Order: sequence, then C-alpha cells, then structure tokens
Amino acid sequence: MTERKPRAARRGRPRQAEVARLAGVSQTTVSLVLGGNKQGIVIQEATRERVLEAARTLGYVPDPAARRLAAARNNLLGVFSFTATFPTAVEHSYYRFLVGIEQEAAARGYDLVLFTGSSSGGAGAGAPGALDRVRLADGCLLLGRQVPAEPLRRLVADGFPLVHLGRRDEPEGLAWVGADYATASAEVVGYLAGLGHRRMLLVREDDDAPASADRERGFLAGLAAAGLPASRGTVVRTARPAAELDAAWLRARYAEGVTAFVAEETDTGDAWRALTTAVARAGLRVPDEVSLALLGSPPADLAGEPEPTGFDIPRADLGAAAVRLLTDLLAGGERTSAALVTCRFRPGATVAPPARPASP
Amino acid sequence: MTERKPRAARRGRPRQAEVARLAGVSQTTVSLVLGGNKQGIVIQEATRERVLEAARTLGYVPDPAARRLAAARNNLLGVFSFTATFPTAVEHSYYRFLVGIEQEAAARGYDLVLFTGSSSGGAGAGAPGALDRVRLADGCLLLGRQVPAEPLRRLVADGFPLVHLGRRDEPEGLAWVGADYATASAEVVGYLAGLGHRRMLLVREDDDAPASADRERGFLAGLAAAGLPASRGTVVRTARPAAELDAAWLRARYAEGVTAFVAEETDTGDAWRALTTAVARAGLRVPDEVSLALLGSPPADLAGEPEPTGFDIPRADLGAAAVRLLTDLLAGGERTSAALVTCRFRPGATVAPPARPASP
DNA sequence: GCCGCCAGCTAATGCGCATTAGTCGGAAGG
DNA sequence: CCTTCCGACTAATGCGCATTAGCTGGCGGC
Repeated sequence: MTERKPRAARRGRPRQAEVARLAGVSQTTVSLVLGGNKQGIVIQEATRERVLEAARTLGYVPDPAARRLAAARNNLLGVFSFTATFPTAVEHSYYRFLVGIEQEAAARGYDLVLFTGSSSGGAGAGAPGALDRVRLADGCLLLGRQVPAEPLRRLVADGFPLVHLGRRDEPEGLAWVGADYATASAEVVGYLAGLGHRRMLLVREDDDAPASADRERGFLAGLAAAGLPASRGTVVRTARPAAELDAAWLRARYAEGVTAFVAEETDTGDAWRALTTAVARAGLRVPDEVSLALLGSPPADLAGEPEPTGFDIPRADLGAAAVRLLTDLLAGGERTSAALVTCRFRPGATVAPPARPASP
Repeated sequence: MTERKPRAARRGRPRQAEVARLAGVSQTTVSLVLGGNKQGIVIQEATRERVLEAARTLGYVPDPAARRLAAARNNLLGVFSFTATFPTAVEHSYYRFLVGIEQEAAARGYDLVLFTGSSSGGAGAGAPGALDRVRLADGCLLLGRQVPAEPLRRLVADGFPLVHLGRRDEPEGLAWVGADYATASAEVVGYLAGLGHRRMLLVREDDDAPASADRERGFLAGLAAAGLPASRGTVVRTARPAAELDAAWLRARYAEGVTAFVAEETDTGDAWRALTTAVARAGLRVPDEVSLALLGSPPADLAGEPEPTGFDIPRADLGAAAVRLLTDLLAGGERTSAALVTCRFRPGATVAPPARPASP
C-alpha cells in the first residue's frame, strides 16, 4: 500500500537509501562513507567495505542537485559563453580554450557542464535567468564580452565562484585570467629593434578594449626599453583601417623612415588585412623592404599567407589557468582574483632586418 | 531563539518563502504563480500581481538545484568518450560532433555534461566506476570504440538512456546513430562509373569494423547498380597498406585495366596515404591517368593536397541526430534504437574520366 | 435550512543528500 | 554493582521548490 510512485520515472537510478538497504546500514552511514566523512565519525572498516561494495554493485552515483541543495558540492565546473563562438569562423578559439579547460578539469577531478545556448550564442545566453543556471555547478567559467551586467553582478554578490577568461574589471570582485598582451607586445618590439628597426608604427582599432590598451602599453614599453622614441604618430588609431590605411599612406610612412608596421589582432583581423593589402599595393616587398608584425593570431582566411611574425595566445593554457584559479577559489577561496598567462613569441616570416639604414 | 542558522552561508539569496511573506501568501502560492501553474489552479489576478511584485522587489531567482531535485530531472545530457580524441590530431572529429550535439541540445533545452578524462583518454575513462558517473545526467551520448563492455551492459540493463555515436551492435538494446557509409560509398562508385570507369578497386584495412563492412557493401552495391562485375580482386584487404601497396602493385593493376582506386577512411588514413604514394611513385598522374577516391575525409596532414573525391561524414548532423534520439528516449521512450544520417558527396579533384578505353 | 459545490487558497509531503543530535551496548572506573 | 564514557551507528531534520491533498467560506439548489 505504501507503494512508491515517483512523479517522474526514476530510471532506476539508485539512491543512498538503496545502497543502505543492501549493505544493511542506515542512509546516514552510506552518506558518511561515500561523502568522505568530514565529521570524523568513526566507522568500522568492515562496514565501510560493505557500503562501498554495495554502492559499486548498484552503480550508485550521487545526485548533483540533491547534493547541491544539501549545501555540498558536485565536482562540476560550469562553462558559460556569451559570444557566438561555436559554429562561426572563430570557432577554433572556443575549442582551444575548451581543450585546456577539459584537461585541467580532468586532472583536478571535475567534470564540466557546458551551458548550452551560451556557446552557440543562441537564445540561451540572452534569456532572462539563463546565467542563473550556472548555480547548478560548483563554480563557473565565463567567456565572451557581451556579459549581461546585472545577473552577473548578482552572482558575484552572492559569492558564487566565477572566473572570466580574458581580462575584465567590470563587476568588482570578479576573478579573471588573461593573456599577457603587454609583455608579448613588448617582446615583438624588442625583436624588431634587435634586428635594427628604428622606426615602427602600431596600428590599432579605435576602441578601448583592455586587450587593445594592453598591447599599446606593451608596444610603447618595448620602444622605451629599446631606447627608441615614440612620437604622436607612433600609434595609429583608426576605426576603418581598410579605408584609411591605403598605399599612399603607407608609402608616406615608409618615406619617413618607418620600416616596420605592427598591427593588433582584432575580431575581424581588419588591421592586419589592411596593412598587408596596403604594402602590396604600394609595391613594397615583405619582409625585404618592409617588416610586418601582428600582435596576435592571423584571421583564419589568411592561413595560406606567409606566417606573420608576432605571438600566439596560448588558449589552452589560458583555459587551464582559469580552471586552476576556479578550483582554488572553491577549495579555500584565496582572494586570488586574477592571473596572466604568457603568450608565445612566433618568429614568422614577415620580419627581416631593415634594408636601408634607418633615417635619423 | 528559533534563529535561522544556515549551514552554508546563505548568501542572502531570497527564497520563495520570503516572497510569500512579503506578498502575504503561502509559499505554495508563490510557487504556483512563478512556476507557471501547470496544475490549472485558479489564482486571483490581484494575488498574482502582488506575488510578482514581491518577487521583483526581492530580486527572487529560483534555485536550479532545488528545482531539479523536486522535478526529478536535471535537464542534463552526458557526453562520454572512450577514445583519446581531444588533444590529438583527430581532434576535429570530436569537435565537429560536439558542435552538433551542442546546438541540438540547446534547441531542446538541455545542458551538457562533459565527462572529463573520458575525452582526454586519461585516467577517467578506464577507472572502475568511471562510466557510472554518467548517471548524473538524464541520459548520455557515447563516443568511441573501446567501450568497457560490462559497465555498459549494466547501464543498458538498468534502462539508463544511452545513445552511441557510430554503429554499434554490441550490447543488445543500446541505441546508436551512424553515418550511412553504404549509400555514400555506392554513390561514389556510381560517380566513377558515370565518368566511364569500368574497373575499380576498393582498398580496405583488414579488420571487421562495421564501418568498413558498410563501405564494402556499398562499394559492391554501387558496382552492381552500374552493371559492373566484381571479381576476387575487386576488394583488397591489407593490414599494412604502406608496405603491400607499392608502385609495382599499382602498375600491375593499372596494366590490368583498373582506372580508379578507392580507399576507405581509417583512423590513420593509411590506406589513402599508401594509394597516393604508390601512384606518385608509379609515375602516374592523378586524375588524368588514374582516378582516386576516398570513402571519408582525408587525414589532417594531407590538407594541402588536392581534395580527394569522396564523401564527408556530417559529424555535426550526426551529433544532432544522436541528441534527438536521446531526448526522444527520455521523453517517451519510443523503442527507436537506431538512425542513419546521410553523408555528403564531395566532388574533389582526384577523379576524371578514364584516359584510355577501359579494357574488357 | 441543509447539502454540495466551487473558487481560491494553504498545509503537508517528498525529492536525495549532508548534518546534527541522539541511541545503544559494552568496557572502564569507583 | 552502578555510573561514565566511548565506539559505532541511526533517527531526525532541513536545503528550496513542486505537487498533491486538503480547507474554507459563500452561494445556488431543492
């Protein structure tokens, strides 16, 4: 008469009560044995064995929701992405991150929850309350820029462990892991200077993303380190590089003694594209007459071209670092709120010593 | 005295009870109002408004864990992989699957759990009980061949919803989604025949994977459909294609009137590799003198080569189809246990009409 | 004038687990 | 011989929500 009539089909997923029955102990004991027994309650080895055996027999796996509800943890890390990274041209960037995330998570004994509709940029990410789903996991990795501020703020305020991939200062207290663009950019400048370039230019888009600012900072630091001057025209900001950086412009700079042009990587790769086009139209040869460098990776459609000198963002490392930070937060909650990973210098084939002596 | 002393800091997140108090109703009513009230219980508009207002005021957000606990489902689909697919050369195959899986899962309102250590082929996949972790999800997708039979059998026996990507007959009752290699292979043969080829060969590795068998079946069916004969030597089985299929062998076949060589895709791509190498060494030109076709995708390292004629496995579609099947199983459990997705023909550049009339 | 009924709620219960108070049968102590 | 204590568990409780049984007060019907 007291027949169990579950509301939703239970799929035969065994619970602790079943394990307990099989082992001839109470549900509490099962919880104690399987949960690591942080209370230090003494349990006989034989009993422990019986419970473990029973659990194995039944294929018991704790219910994450229940666990969560009872204020424990799941060994689940969330991954939530706000940009439409999955199926588009930028897809590899997401995948690379994922590879690093996956490996590090595995190493630390966590499984991953991919919050869908987030990575495909579909309805999911924008829907109200979408971000709240991450509360199922113990903590969550965030990627992308278009983060809805308000829900995020609340999550952070509630103390939910979150780590953003990429620098992000927005909600106070949000942890992040970024690439060290500044150092890598300086390194590229150093390389150019070492080859003998005395005058070089940075082309960047006209926004104020931290990533752009960091690169400019590094670029200028690199110049300073090499003892090279920076004038007004050393950093070129343009919203429409394709239109403004034409052959004439490039020739003019070349005539002024500029022998190396450096572009920042952007979503579209437009700065780099404009630069290569302009050089070609100006009839200058790379790298014999003009050296070109790219502060990041080339756009996918330019894969066939000669490899640009510059640096690569170690996406996998970045993902791994983010997982490390997140699990640290979970473990003890150091207030370690940020970390930088270093980019790898890429020699490439677009840089050579300047052909003619630099003008004064 | 009855002061609330939560075990884990409650982070000040409001719950339904708080909303209820503020609105002057019961927690049940709040749940009813906010939960969509699927029971059709009548609630006065004024009350509804008050509740909504209160919820808004407090910034109430339902706790997903509690919600899932109460509803006895997680809205979680698992993804478990047995092969070391993640960081290796074959990585794209895994990624492609994932793209399709992700999109379809998102469309159906499921999140994904990536069981780690499975896809990275690390300790995870092999460890005892590793497969049991999937019970955390409502159902699970399986990829890879090296599936531990016993745990899998139990899962299936327990009625846990599982779908394997790729054909698989092993444990009776396991659902799967595969690519229709047979039809696609026949199509390639038909294409060759249509161009005038009268004698062609299939090179396959010496194992009995369903995938290989299907291709052979399709190949032979294609021949039959074109009214072409198949003799003993029409299908070449070899465990070491690189060694056995040398220039001499190829020249001999060519002398016999074979104008088209077809290779099956394998993990390593060795059959295709051997074929192209042999043709080159034999001094024959592709596709002018000899046509080559590949039943599948070329290995990644041969990406620069001319695109092989053949077909592509629609991995994303396959992933999506698998999710569809799995969610159907979850929803009502049709005993739909298998599905095939069709492969896309790829014209490529390694096939042309035979240069000389086919010998009898 | 009593019954039944219905609209509009509320009380109670359980999901699966972790945790906190016991409980119980001895062994040690006096 | 009775109290204390301890080892080894178990009973009970609550997490936040959904769901299912009520419960209540008014109104129409006969």
